[in-house]
Amino acid sequence: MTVRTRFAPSPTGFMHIGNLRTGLYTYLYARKHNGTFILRIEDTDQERKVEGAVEAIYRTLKIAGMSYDEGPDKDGGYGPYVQTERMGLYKEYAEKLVELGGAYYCFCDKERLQSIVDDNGLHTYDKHCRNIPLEEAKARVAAGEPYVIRQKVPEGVVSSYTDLVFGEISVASEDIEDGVLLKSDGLPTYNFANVVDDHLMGITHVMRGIEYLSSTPKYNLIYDAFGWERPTYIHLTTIMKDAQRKLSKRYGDANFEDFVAKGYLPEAIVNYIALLGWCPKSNQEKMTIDEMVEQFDVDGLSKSPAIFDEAKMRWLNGEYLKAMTPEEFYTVSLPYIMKSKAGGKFNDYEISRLMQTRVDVLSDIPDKIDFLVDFDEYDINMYVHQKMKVDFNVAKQALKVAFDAMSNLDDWTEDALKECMKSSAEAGGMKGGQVMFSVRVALTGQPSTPGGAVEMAVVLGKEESMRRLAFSIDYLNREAQ
RNA sequence: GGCCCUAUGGUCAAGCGGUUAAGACAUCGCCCUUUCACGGCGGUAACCCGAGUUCGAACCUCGGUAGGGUCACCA
Repeated sequence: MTVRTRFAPSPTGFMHIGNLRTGLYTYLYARKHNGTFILRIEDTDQERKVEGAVEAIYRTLKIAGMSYDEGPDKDGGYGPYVQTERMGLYKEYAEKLVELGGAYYCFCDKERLQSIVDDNGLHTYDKHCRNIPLEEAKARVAAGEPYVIRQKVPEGVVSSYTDLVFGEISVASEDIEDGVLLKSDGLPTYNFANVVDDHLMGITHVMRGIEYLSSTPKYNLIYDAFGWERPTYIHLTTIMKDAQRKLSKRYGDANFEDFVAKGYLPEAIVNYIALLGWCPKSNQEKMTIDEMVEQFDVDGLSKSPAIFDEAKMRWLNGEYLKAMTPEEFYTVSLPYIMKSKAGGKFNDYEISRLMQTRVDVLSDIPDKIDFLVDFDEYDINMYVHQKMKVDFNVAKQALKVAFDAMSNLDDWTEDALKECMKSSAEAGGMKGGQVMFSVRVALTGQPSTPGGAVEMAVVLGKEESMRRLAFSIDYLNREAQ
């Protein structure tokens, strides 16, 4: 049997991380089993529909690297793949289910429904219309009386199924309500549409959020009543913001594109969320989506919810950044360098090189390099450094010899600068570190910088470096008598 | 409240009746080093509680506790 899975997001906004992870696992499962991965848009809720959300789904799947075999724009013979385009189907199937004895017409109005209160104070339907003879019901329908079609849940049975991650789940039929399948407006409820669509599209494995775990027996009863084969279920845990709260739009930014905008690489985000709730046998953490396909196994899916830890995602993103070639990193980092005050003023490529091992997320870049343009009077105590064996006098001497040597240096490269500073130190009877430490402070006026004297000099260029050196020599002589 | 599910360090997690209870992030320390990073090495830190089954329980059973889910003419 060929595996067919489906990802069925609702276009109600941007792609949420939890949703994307469900889609990812669905994708991985299909690919792992050489199956078919289908995209279905569940847009029956016109009220919550958000402009541009469908485009966001396409865009997200694309940059996340999840290609689908069938979908709205890729017909595989099981379409349409947009639920609103399938609306005609459901009424027909609901009526068929009535004929099969798995559903019945219900004429109860809102007020009556509200008046029913069960032991728990809830408005659970009392099956009032369940025993109306079919002929009578049909006559009332024909006469134009408003109605809904409800599921006729068999009595006195226990509906069970085996979930691939949670094992056997059983629910007694007395705990299952005769729910509405077809609404009074003739449109299906979400769950009914879901069952019909999954069957019609030949879905073999249903992967979805754990919120459906305990209601699945109810849907299985519909499959049974139709005489349809039940799919295999794989329920997925929730991604949490903390121990109590779900990670959701309501609690802040948790959508894929926001993270991309923040400077996370799509592949790092996908990699991280894959690990939230799934552990490969190999225990490998950094992996491509193709490696995930290879290693994906339902066995490694977790049964308990996972808390989203941005610190770990930052780390993983940093690993991806460090694995890039300097050129690749330059390409992705340049937009962020340009966002800084320092962007375009110095050697951007050198800045990029310095940033590669120093940021986990690209949006960290501007803050790390803004200081380059803010060169003015600074705290001269920075020159006093015990470990470096530098004090005011050493600094003065170091800057002097470095200035003389550097002003005569034409080959303004790392190697040459390093050699230049080292030899000038030697000539002045100092250690290389003493000179380089002093020069670094003199060039930047910062207690710490991303890169040392040599790197800073390269980034600033000779002209600016010499100007700052001259300024610092003068400043130090003035301030530290 | 009924029903369903879950429970290993701060976080993600391995574990499938016998382990010194992995690994990763975070954290702390050391080394490397021209500051900061990177890299390397090391440390702190966990089986929710209580009964049972068993020679032996993080793993099996029951109860408790805590947390999550679900009980719509929403999806």
